Amino acid sequence: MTARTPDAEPLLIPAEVATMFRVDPKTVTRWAKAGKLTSIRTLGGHRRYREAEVRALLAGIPQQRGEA
Amino acid sequence: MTARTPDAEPLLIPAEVATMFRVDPKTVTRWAKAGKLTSIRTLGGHRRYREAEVRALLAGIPQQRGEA
DNA sequence: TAGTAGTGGGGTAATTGGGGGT
DNA sequence: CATGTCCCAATTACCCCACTAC
Repeated sequence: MTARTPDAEPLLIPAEVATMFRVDPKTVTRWAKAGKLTSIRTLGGHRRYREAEVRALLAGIPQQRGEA
Repeated sequence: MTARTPDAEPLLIPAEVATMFRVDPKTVTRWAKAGKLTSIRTLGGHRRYREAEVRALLAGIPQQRGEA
C-alpha cells in the first residue's frame, strides 16, 4: 500500500461542505470567518474543514465553537 | 522492517502530506518549490518533508522559513 | 532483474479567496 | 444579520510523459 497516514483527520473542501448544506461555497467561507465553523488553511490560504464537525452540525448537534 | 534508526527525524512522503492537508500531491510540491515547506531531497530527486513541520503547519503555527 | 506505484516536470481548466453590492 | 452574485487575482486539480522508490 502506500502512505500510512500519520494522524490525519478527514478534511473537507469548501465545495463539499457547501453541497452538504445546500448553500453557496461563499456562505461556508462566511461561517468560517465568523468562527461558526473550524477551518484549517492550506499553505496557499484555501480553507479545509473538519469532516467530523461538519457532520455533527448537519446532525443538529450544537457545538462549542472556537475562534477562527 | 527495519533496521535501526540512528537519529533521524521522521520524514513524510508527498502523498502523506497531501492527505493530511486534503490537497493534491502536486500542490505539496508547489509549496516546497515556493519555500513554504522545508523539503529534503532523495538522491533521486524526490522530496521528503519533516513531519514535525507539517504538523505544526496544520495546527496553524506560523513558521520561519528561508527561501528556495 | 523485473514490475507497479508514486513522483517530478510542464501546461491548462476549475475552485477559492477577497472585496463590494443586492 | 444572513445569503447569493459579480469582479479579479491567486491557488489548486487534472492532463501528458520520463524517472525514481520499493
